[in-house]
Amino acid sequence: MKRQRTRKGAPGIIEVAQRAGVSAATVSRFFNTPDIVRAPTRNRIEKAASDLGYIRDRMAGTLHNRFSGTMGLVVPTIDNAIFAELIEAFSARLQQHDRTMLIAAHGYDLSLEVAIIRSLLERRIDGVAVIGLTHETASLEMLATRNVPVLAAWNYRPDSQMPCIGADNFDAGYQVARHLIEHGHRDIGLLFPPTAFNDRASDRLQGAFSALAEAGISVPRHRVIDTQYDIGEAKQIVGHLLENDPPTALLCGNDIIAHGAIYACHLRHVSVPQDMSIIGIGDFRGSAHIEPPLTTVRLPARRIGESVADQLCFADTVLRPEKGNRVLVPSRFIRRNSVTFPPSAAKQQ
Amino acid sequence: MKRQRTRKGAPGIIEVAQRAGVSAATVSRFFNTPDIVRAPTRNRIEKAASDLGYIRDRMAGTLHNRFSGTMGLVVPTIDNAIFAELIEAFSARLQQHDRTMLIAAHGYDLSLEVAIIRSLLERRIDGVAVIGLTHETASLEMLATRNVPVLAAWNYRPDSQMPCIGADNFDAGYQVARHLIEHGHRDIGLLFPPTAFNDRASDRLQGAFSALAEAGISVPRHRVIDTQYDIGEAKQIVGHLLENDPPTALLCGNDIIAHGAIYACHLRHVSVPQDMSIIGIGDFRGSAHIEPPLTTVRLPARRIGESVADQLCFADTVLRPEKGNRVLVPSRFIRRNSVTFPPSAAKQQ
DNA sequence: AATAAGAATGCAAACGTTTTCATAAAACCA
DNA sequence: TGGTTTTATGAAAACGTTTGCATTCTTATT
Repeated sequence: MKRQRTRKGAPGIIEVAQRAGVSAATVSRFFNTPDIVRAPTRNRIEKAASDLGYIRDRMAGTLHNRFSGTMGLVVPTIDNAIFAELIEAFSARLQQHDRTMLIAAHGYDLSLEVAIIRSLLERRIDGVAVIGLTHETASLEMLATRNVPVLAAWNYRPDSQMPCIGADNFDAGYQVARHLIEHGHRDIGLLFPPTAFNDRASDRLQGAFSALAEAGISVPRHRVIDTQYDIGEAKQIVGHLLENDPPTALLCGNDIIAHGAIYACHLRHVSVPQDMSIIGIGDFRGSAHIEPPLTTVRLPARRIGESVADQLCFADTVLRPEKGNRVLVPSRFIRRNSVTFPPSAAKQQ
Repeated sequence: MKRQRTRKGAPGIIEVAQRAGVSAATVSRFFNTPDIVRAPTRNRIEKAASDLGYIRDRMAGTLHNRFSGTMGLVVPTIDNAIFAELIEAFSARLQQHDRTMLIAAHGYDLSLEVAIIRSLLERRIDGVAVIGLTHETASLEMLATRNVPVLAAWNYRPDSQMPCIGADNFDAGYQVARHLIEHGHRDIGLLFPPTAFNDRASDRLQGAFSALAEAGISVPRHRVIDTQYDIGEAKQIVGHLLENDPPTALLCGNDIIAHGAIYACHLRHVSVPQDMSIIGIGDFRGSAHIEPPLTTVRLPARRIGESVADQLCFADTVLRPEKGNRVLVPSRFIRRNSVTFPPSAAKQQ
């Protein structure tokens, strides 16, 4: 029983095998398909492994196998209420499937995204989820060549080029606009993050435009305002707006911007919703509890994250944008207390 | 030039070597230590690799190597303002060092943590960061056996058993309590998350107690209140408090709870800080912009995340809690606008 | 009880790199 | 320019598993 020196002093599969009096092959089988090894052998191996404190090396297995048990997730940013819930759900579900998650952020830089995907590929991920529908072809090609399934999470479009699981952001924008219109608002400010590389925001904005157009409301250019995804910046911009020529309602591209808008109103003592209606999109943590509670549409981040994880784990081949590979997970309009009729129309109420 | 069928149709190192007219060994060297291969050869390899779209398989290398280029990060939860900034910073810094991050959450369940660490070890991480100072010995032993460096992030204690990088949470608690005391508050409510498995929260609470005791203020039992890390719950609890026997100030274990407290005050029209002083700990996103802006102490999540990443990447051996392996990253008291003198003492001001 | 069929196990060859050692090619020095 | 040192490359043996095939042990069938 001479000690078979292994890399770090940690026991390998052969040491476990020796101790259990079986071959390495059997130990391997014990871990991968326990049912095909007989109970007595199984027990001996189990004991040997636990005595030795054996931890298998999945990398070595992966070399031979097709699968590494690791999934990639590429997001614009982690530190951000939008994605945190999705990431958490994705990760938890992966854990249930005995997989791990390799995650990286590109800060809305699509060219960095291809570098990241390359780096993930070097680590042999079994699949990868990305956020949104627009990506560099280079990324997609690398993945396709290696037959690694990709899934676009978060946004849904019926005509998506990629398989996707997400919410209908166009519809979300449409719904919040409708809500404002139904309350008699005609002068509405649209506060959105930059839509250039952000199909989610851009779809929402289109949805809002669409509802507005249907209602015969034309939006003057100065009523659509760019703001970063940042409470402070939104607050400041809305502050300016309140001082010169405020609209009667603010349609915010996401709840963070809406929070900023509410704070700006607090600061200037304009009361929400009596003097200013505010509506968001997303239903982030805090939106239910801020004062006034924010009317918004709940984007089901958790369910999306879980579905994406499930799909990725059970995808044995490349996911293609055919039937069944685009899934819309429904969002829900949440009426709370930040919207009412505009002051001028209050009498009509 | 017969095609050397590789696993997924993707080229391997030998195909690149063939095409460049060199041996696989040279290609390997090209990727790992480019300087030791001559310029002309280098160019041929570079071209061959890019023509073929070669992506190296780091797993195969890791098998031979000691290092995988992947670090683990184990957090209580991802979906949480506390950690998101740290995670993001850690991940970004890792990316700079050409490493990737395997992350998992255990939801404050220490026994799940050991399973997670085991699973990370199966993936051959080069090092791992965990949150906080208290962990199962099983986890620590597994890591020690395999000589995998561990770093406790987020909390600092001069007498920590583990190497740690973090803020002095005791001091943070002490400082916010002092601030309240200096403003003449004697009747202070302490709102804290459960401190049982949370050394950060528990250190803060101890710090607050310590300052209070020094000032000769004894805290009646009913003034220290448990609340989850949740805006909604904090808001509700503070709501009750405001209706029966409110203190003059609320010391909140973290900013999230403080946000809930502020919203509760808004809801009942008690104005902050005139009628109620509120102080937090953390300086999360939004704390600077909420109305009133929250007085708090800034915990340098970003710097902690970065330092942890750096240390882990350059640790060639197990980190031990000796000099240099405990680093305190300073936090900063941020005075904003949510604390003033209590109503009864206003005249003294 | 003998035999066939089936189930469990062992042997050894992969998996795609890195690395040691040996060798060939360049560079250096007089 | 010939010898010597240095530098660049190649051949082949690892790294720790999994798996196809061959073998042995069980179990079922008659």
